Amino acid sequence: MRIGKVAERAGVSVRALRYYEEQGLVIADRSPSGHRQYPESAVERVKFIQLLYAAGLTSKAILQILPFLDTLVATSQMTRRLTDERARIRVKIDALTRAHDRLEELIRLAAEYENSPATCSASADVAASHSPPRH
Amino acid sequence: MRIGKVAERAGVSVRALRYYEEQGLVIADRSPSGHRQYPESAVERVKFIQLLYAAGLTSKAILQILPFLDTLVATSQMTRRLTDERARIRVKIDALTRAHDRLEELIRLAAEYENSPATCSASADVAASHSPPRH
DNA sequence: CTAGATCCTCACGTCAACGTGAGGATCAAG
DNA sequence: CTTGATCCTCACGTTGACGTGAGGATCTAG
Repeated sequence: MRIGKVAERAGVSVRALRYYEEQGLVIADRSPSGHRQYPESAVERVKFIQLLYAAGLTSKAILQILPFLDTLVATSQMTRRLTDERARIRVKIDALTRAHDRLEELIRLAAEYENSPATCSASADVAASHSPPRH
Repeated sequence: MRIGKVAERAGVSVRALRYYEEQGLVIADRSPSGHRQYPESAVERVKFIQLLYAAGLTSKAILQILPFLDTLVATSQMTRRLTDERARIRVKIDALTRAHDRLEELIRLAAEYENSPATCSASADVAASHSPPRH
C-alpha cells in the first residue's frame, strides 16, 4: 500500500507518516522508484501511534514502547516506560477531571445568573476555588 | 506582594507571571520604582490559570473565561467558551482513558511474559488492538 | 553604606509534531 | 503519449508557554 492510502485509512496526513518514519516509528519498504510501500498492518500501527500521541507521549517514548508490539518481548526499560507513561496519564486524567469539575461549577453559576441576575451576588465566593473558608 | 513571593506560593516561575501579565491574565500594580505589586488574591488566580493551562486551554481561551471570576457576569461568548472547553476536556479525558487502558493491557502482557516466556506466544494478537478477529 | 538578593526590560532560544511550498520524478487512466 | 494525481526530497515556517542570558536598577539586612 502506498503512503496516501495509509494516511487516509489511518486518519493522518502524509507528512505525518514521513515524520513517523524519520522518528523510526514506522518502517516502510521502497519500490524500485523510491515510493514507500506499507503492509496492511501499518494502518493499525499508525492508529496506535496516534493513540499514544493523543495521550501526550513523545516520539521517543513511543519508540521505546513500539518494539513490544512486534516482538512481545518486554525489556525492563520497556516495562518501566509502560508503567511510567501509565502513571503520567493517570495524573493527567486527574488534572483534567479537576478542571472539568471546575468549569462545570462556573457554568452552573453562569446559568444561575442568567435566570436571576439580582439574587445571586451573595454566592460570589463560590467561584473563588477550593481555599478554606475566610475569617 | 512582590513577584517572587507570588511565584513561590503559586508554584510557577517568575517568568511565567510576567508572561501571564503580557497576555492580560494577571494585572499587577507597580511600585514607584516599577516593581510589580500583587494582591493576595493573585495567588489563587494564578493557581486557577495553571489549572486551565494543565487542561490544555490556551491563553486566549483563559482570557475569555477569567473576567467571569471578577464580575460573575457571563456574556454569551463566555458561556460558550466555558461549555466548549468543558466538551474539549471531556473528549481529551476519553482519549486518555483509552490510552491508559491500552497501556494497562500491554503491561499485563509483559507481566505474563515475565512469568512464563514460553507459553504465551499464542496470545500474541491480543496486543494488536481492537480490530475484528482475523480469518 | 555596601553587598547579595531580587527586581526590571528587551529579545533571542527551545521543543515537538507536524504544515507548507519548491522543484522535480513517477504512476495510472484514457 | 499525455495529463492529472500521487509521490519524492530538501528545508524553512508555525505555535505556545515559557527558558535563558544581557545589562542594569532597586531593595534589604547587617
